[in-house]
Amino acid sequence: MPDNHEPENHQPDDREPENLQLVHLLRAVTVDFGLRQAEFAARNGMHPTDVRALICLLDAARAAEPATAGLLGARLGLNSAGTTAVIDRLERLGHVARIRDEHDRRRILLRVQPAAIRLGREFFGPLIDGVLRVLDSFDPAERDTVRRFLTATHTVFASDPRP
Amino acid sequence: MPDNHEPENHQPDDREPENLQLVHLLRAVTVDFGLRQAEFAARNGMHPTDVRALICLLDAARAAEPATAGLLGARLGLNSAGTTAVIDRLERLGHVARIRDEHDRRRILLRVQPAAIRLGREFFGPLIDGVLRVLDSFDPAERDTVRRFLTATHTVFASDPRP
DNA sequence: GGCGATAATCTCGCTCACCGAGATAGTAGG
DNA sequence: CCTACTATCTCGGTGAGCGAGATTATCGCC
Repeated sequence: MPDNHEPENHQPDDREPENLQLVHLLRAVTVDFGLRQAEFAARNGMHPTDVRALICLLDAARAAEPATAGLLGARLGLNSAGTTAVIDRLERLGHVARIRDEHDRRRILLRVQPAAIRLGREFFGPLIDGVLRVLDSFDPAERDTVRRFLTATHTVFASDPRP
Repeated sequence: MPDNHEPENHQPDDREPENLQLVHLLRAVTVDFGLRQAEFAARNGMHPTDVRALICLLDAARAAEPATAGLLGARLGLNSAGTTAVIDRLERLGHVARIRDEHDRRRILLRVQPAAIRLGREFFGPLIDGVLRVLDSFDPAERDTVRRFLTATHTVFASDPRP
């Protein structure tokens, strides 16, 4: 991200501002996250998009949302053809099942198979546990600080997908 | 990320552990980051890979590293053919320049053009400023907490890209 | 100082993810 | 039922990225 704020010439403050370092750190973490995702994908014969799709479906399941093909495509920013292709791949690998919605038989509901969940847990479990261990070493006030930071950042990044 | 730790049946603790919520929050932030990157790419006629390449080049510049085509390819996980293609695209758009290294004339050094930096700053500047504002509202101890959290998380995610 | 080994980048041909457009099947309203 | 609408799939095409190998430059060695 071209976030070269340092040589901004309105502040003759030569050293890189400390807070900006934190922004770089945050970005580094997001990059790591992406790399792990790609690694998981490659290791299981999938594409990054497929992994994102699984994540999306699990999120939907957790939120008790329908998890239709259309929703998935919208979340991934794919058109209908691409969405069908993603689902085809995941189905071929046995990671999701297509289920006709009995109430609206035009719709396809997607269910993530237990094997896929197990696969994901095997890979990401240790990483998540690592973060949880970090959090365990923090006291409640510190955890609250982290929560406020992440929430506020999330708000900043999620706001106004402009014109 | 299939991080369904909730229905783990060794703890009849029904509500989702609070710390796990923080992990989800962190992941949400990384997803936002990725979406913004994709948005920036689409808005400027580039692909996500191209944006990652630019980021990588700017990072190298900041770290005073050489920024050769080879390094770029390695960082992006592309082979030489793909790397050439990325550079071709960026060069065609006028975002980077190819410069023969005078000391080792096999090498190509890549320089990000000012226009590209300006473009990036226009787009990401407000977002970065938003995060900086959040950090400004924190006191030094809280900022340190955030730093420790991000650093530790980075360590967890960056460690052992296993066999 | 020329010569094979090595390194950095580029070229060629291919595969496959994703797109646009349009087909198909199901639903809802008059 | 006939039309408008919605959800998903099919088809053909574009282009990113891969593997293999060509090309150009550097270096160590005798």
